[in-house]
Amino acid sequence: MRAQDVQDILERLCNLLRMEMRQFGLKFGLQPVQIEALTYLTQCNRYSDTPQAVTEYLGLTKGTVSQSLKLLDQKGLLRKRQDKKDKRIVHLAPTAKGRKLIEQSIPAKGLEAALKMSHSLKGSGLEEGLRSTLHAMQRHNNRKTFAACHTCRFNQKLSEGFLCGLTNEPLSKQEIHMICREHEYAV
Amino acid sequence: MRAQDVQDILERLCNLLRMEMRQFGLKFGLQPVQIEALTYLTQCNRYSDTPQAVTEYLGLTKGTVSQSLKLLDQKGLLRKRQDKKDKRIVHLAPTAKGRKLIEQSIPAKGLEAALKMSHSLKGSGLEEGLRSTLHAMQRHNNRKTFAACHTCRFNQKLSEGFLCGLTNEPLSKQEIHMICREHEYAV
DNA sequence: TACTTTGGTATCGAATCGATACTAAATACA
DNA sequence: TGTATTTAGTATCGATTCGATACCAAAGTA
Repeated sequence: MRAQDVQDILERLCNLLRMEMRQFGLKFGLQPVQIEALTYLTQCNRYSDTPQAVTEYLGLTKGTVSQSLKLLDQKGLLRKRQDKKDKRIVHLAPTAKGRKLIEQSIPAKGLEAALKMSHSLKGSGLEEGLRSTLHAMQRHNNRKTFAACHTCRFNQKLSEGFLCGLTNEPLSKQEIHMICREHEYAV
Repeated sequence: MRAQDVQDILERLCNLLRMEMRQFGLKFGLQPVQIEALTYLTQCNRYSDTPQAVTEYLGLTKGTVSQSLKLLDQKGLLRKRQDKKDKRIVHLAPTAKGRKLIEQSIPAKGLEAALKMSHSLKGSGLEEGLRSTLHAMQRHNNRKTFAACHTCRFNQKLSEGFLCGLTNEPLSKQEIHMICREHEYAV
């Protein structure tokens, strides 16, 4: 297998996803980056719902992201809430309207249909191959992993529920499937 | 395999590729979209090196693309040439400087390294899985395929070289590996 | 108490991008 | 043949993205 071939397909697929996202966003007056931010906010846990986390996730500067979030706020797609303990921190939560919009997102539907149409998927190793590629690229570029707690080295199984070894806080069964900005794979 | 999982990984991978591309482009004062256009122009065949083709490839509007191409021209990364027969058409060719820049592109290097680090790649079906996913998505969204002639239903093997059944023109061994805007898979 | 760090916002200039209007060449058609 | 339509591309405008910089407030540190 030539790396170049995989790369070409991957880049084409990324372009296609972005096209669909752009087309979908147009109907609501949203830019691709705004949809990405809102999508992230529907998937992240309570440690990771801040402007700073979105900034790291998107790989942009905080000023840029601040602007986009302001727009999403003005459109009533998310609401801001100050942190109780640290008053510098802002928590972002998608509104019902925001969640509904992301659920309808066409890229999701398009890809889902595409995956269903591919016959040879079960046991094809596509998911595993993609995952290890992503993992390797994140290591290679020293990027945060932004994955769910259930694959994190800090996550501990308790008799009742789970515990994050970093924050020493209990995690529910739902929470361990959400994206965390502090996520680290085991070495 | 859940489609949602694959989608999340794919979107994360796309974000990562875009981040690296942005970071790389910054050093040369280039935007991600400009790098993508220039990359395409190093890979496409002689039917597909026009502003219109780039527009279709990127999924943007022709006005937008026209601007970006103008900038790449001003930076000396490509040159424009009027078509001999149809005087409306402009052909775009990357300059030596443009080609060199794309060869250095970090996304490529980063991904290549990532793929090499993944051990379980040979026979993992990653490439095949990605290809069928891309193919299915293109069909689902009625997008052009933008693939190389050697996988095209119009391409015919001759005793000496190849023939494009659409244009009825001969194709060289090199040409059938370049991206064509008229490409169609067999039904 | 002063200094530094951190999280976030505001503002500016360059660029993207869609929409629209426009030119020029090729094509259709009557 | 002559007029209308289509096609390829450019130009311009306004909204938005984005990086850079400056700034503010809260938290941490010495």
